[in-house]
Amino acid sequence: MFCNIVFPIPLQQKFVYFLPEQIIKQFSNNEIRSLVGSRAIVDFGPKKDVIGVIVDVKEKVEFDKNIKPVKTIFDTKPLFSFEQLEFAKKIANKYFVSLGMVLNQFFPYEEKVKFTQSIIVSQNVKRVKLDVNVKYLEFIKDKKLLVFDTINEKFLFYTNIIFDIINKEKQLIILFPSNVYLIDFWKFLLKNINGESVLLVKSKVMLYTGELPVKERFRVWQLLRNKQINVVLATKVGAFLPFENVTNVVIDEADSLGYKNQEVPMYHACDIVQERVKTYNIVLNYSFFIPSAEFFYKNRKSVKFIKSCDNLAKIKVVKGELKKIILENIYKFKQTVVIFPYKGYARFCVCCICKHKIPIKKMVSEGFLCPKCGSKYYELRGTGIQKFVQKLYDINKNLTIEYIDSTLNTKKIEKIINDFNNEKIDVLVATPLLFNYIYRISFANVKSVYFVCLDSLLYSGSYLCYENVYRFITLCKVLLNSYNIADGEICLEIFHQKEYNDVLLSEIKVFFKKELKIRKELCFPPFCEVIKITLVSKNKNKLEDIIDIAKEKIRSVYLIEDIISEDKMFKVEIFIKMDKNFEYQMVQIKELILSKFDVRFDKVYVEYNPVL
DNA sequence: AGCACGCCGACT
DNA sequence: GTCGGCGTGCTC
Repeated sequence: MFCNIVFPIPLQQKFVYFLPEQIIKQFSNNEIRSLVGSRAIVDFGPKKDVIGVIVDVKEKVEFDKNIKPVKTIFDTKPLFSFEQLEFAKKIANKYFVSLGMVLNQFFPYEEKVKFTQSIIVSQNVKRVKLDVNVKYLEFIKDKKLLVFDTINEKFLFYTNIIFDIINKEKQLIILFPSNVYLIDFWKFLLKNINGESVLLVKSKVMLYTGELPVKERFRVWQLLRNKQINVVLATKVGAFLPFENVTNVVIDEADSLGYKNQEVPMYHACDIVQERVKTYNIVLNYSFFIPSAEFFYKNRKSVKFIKSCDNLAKIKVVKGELKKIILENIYKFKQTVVIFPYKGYARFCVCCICKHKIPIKKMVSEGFLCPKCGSKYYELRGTGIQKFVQKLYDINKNLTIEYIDSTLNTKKIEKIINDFNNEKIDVLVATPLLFNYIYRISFANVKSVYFVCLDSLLYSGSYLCYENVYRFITLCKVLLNSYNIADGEICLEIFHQKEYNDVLLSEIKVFFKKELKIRKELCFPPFCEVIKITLVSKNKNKLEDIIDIAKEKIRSVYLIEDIISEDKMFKVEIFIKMDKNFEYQMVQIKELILSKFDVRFDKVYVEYNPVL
């Protein structure tokens, strides 16, 4: 008997090994096919004792060189199910990556941690019935996409669903876009249960993130598959968990970038779940404060708006009223939140010799040299958040002002938020990064949220600019609603008012209707799909060859960025707008690229619906 | 990728 | 003389 094995390396090949008598005997009670999906230890090339995954078993093979034996089977029961294996193959094909690498994303099997399959200790936890408010169970009955208007309501929804699942011995996975959100909810959950239930909930609900030690991840993986736990709270890696007993999946803020893998393969966890769920009978729900227009459109027939708070916050368009508002709030001992679009101190640097202007973000960290004239002298121009805060002190020297942007480390940001929550800060100035901490900020004493110079966000040229601004506004509403601020106000500072800007003040449904109409006319997502292929190579000619062939042969290619060089490497980006022959075209492109590419020097990144 | 082998230049 | 750079080939 022989088997094919894949390894967590970029080689897109299977390797044949033979199964010695001893191993066949060991597994003969079961069917020998049950080895598929198990890990095996083999010698591979010059390396000894490498872990790979068995992907198929067969009687005969055509291979004329010496075939090495499988040394040990690492698992008593396959780590990967048939469905997981088949799905991994699809992903490997879609993202031009090796199957072994994809499986390693499913579960980091290559780490030489000795897993024992029988570590499960049956906990003797007293079963108690958890109280469930049926109102929350109604939400998922017929609707798929849920939109909440307060933080509390969303968390209560999760809590009640979890309790119901535990009571009924079903299985649920909730995905969160970041570790931080997951922990925030976990704390909320533990705070809202009493004595007896705590033990039960702690034994039936587990966390699963990429940051956990592999041993702990394996434990959760096993417990879920063996039906010993009911709920897993996970980040994007949760999309690969064993789904065979799962009955429900809920994805929190599904269009968040937190679900996108930054490494190869650049999968989006929601796409993975959406596809895998089809194999089983799993109810999938999305929960949002504000979905993207794209997500809303794709689920438009099944949306439920959950109104738990009368919308009391006023929204108005203003021009240069920040000083006045801050002063008014100070006299009332109220706090002000200011959203400012630019991070850092300045926005550009200008060359002193030739006056060439370069955005700060494009500057190389040390040793500035003007790309036009080579001068090393420059001045800073434009107002970043730091400079803006300095100017705010002109209003009143005794104000306590702090700012938050991505130049600060997380510890500092946490401290500022803490001080703000304890009302030690009068004015909090922040870039939209602030919304990453949405569950941590207390708006209990906030009167106004002021968006400075929205023009810069509204007229930036991206097709998403109105949507982004609208979403920020809605998140502010959620925060004000969550702390029940009756007289809260949201101020939008717009200097060049355009007629279309009225959409920002409209209801969610109206906003989506108007936005989608424009998207359809101009053919932007969700009315088309964009694929970005990034090629990196040491050899510029190779890239030029591929571009020439791609331009000539592949119809759907609509944009090829110029070749740029970075650190002796050359990079080119190819954009494809998806059409009906999508699959066929991708096969064509894959063959073209992989036939010319060498895994040692060249890299391919395939991204679906990239952030433009 | 990760490793071995092999071919050249710069060194005690 | 040899130590070590990296270009090339291979992995069942």
